[in-house]
Amino acid sequence: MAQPNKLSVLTQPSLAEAAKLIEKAFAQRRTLIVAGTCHVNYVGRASSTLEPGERILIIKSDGSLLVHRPVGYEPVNWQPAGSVFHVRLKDDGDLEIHGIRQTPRENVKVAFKDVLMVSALALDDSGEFVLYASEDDMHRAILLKPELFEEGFKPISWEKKTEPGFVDIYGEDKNGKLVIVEVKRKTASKEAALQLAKYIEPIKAKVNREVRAVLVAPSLGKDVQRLLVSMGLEFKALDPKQCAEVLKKAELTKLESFFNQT
Amino acid sequence: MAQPNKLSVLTQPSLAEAAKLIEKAFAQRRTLIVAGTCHVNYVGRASSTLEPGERILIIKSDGSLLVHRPVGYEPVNWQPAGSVFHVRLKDDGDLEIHGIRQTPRENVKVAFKDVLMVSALALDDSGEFVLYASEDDMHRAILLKPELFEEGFKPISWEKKTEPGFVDIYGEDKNGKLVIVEVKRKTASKEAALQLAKYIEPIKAKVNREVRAVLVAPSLGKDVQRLLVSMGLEFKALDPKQCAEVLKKAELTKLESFFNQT
DNA sequence: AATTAAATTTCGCCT
DNA sequence: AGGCGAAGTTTAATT
Repeated sequence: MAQPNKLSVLTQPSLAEAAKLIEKAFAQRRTLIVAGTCHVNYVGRASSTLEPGERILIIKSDGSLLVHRPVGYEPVNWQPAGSVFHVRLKDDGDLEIHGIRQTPRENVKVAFKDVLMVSALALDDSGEFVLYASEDDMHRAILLKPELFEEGFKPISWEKKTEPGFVDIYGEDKNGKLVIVEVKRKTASKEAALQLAKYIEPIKAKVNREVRAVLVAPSLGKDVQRLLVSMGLEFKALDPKQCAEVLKKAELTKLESFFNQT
Repeated sequence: MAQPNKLSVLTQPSLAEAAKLIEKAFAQRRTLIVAGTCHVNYVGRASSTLEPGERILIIKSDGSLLVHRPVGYEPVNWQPAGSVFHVRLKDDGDLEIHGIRQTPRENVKVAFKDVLMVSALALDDSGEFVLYASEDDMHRAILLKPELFEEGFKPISWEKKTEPGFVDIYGEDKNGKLVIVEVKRKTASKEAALQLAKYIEPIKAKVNREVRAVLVAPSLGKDVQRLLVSMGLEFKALDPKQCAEVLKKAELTKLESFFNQT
């Protein structure tokens, strides 16, 4: 069970009580949650005002701030990590939290005229976060197991970063034709197809041999198939999850060989 | 003061007690905050796992979900509005909250093995949010008060949406020259300059008269000035805040004339 | 420090 | 519903 001093909660405190706990939370570098009626003023890259209403304010020990309205995934106001905060009781009675951030210079003021709840938490979190099946994962999966792309495909070279003029992967197919592969993690748009068409132009001109250009993606956007055909390009469907599984299996195999080896 | 039933808070509850309040919060469409030790599993557009640690979970009545670690401005896991949630006590004792979202199909599972605090809040927020000095604001400010851009400038036409081949604003200067204006709300990049150069090409070819192309932005990125000069383009500095003030003043004037009129 | 591209981008607007 | 562009985008990687 958690230690009692990991957690301080006040419900419907006076603003003075709330300010005291908030001050303490800043000093002790705790995660702060404040719920109540507030208005917000932001000046920085842009300017914004938020008229009074009930919201949730979160300030983390790294100096990030979030103001959440009761609807919406995104915060209405925020500060990235690195801001410095001060709390005070204003002359008009409001409890004001002032956050200042440098580079870019910006500041946000959250003024509470009523606090429903304040909570100061000492959170301990070292759990690893893993996100799989990104675009890069798809590249690696194809290089690891080329038959994901096509039976008999042999990758020759690849670029980590796709810049204009470079393709994701190129290789040879089972008939010895040069194959240019562009990978998209999401439904491929017309632009992806046009981009690929642009990429292959100078290559076609240079190599003086038959070139296949293939767009690899989980799916195609509207009318992209037609566009590809009209430009003499191909499409190969590839599921990011399949790539994730291949990579996972490869990791397992690697582990096994490691244990067999030792 | 707030009514007592706007707020339910449990500190260090049993998982069964916590589940009961969470269930109630869903039923009553309240904003839910849970702090505790959890692990998270996400499968959808990508897949992710988050190993156990202490975090803050927020679920809003619109069906949005946020999992916040003790550091960082961004949530580690989330669901946009529209998800549906269920809570249950698993066989292994964990308290699991399961969120499902359609289009795109994805689901997230947050399993708590310990709850520090649960809070269910009935938040009432109708306060208006205003963000000023966006790119669009800058367009409107120039159209409203063309001398912001240049003395004697007369806007002829403008595009709400800047598409390739269209410019933000075009007009005539005091000497009758055609002026093409591209507005950027932020420091203008090389790309903005190149984009503008691309835009003016077909226009120059068509109109057969002298054309000025001007990039309007608060400032220029590195080496952009040189690039502009080399392409025969111009730069005009314009502060978004100044635009915001102009619009504000215009609103006031409009109000005054409305009252004078009635 | 500046630039570039990706993001589970989201969000709004338009077709 | 899909596509396009902007965002106080953020973030990470690369120059």
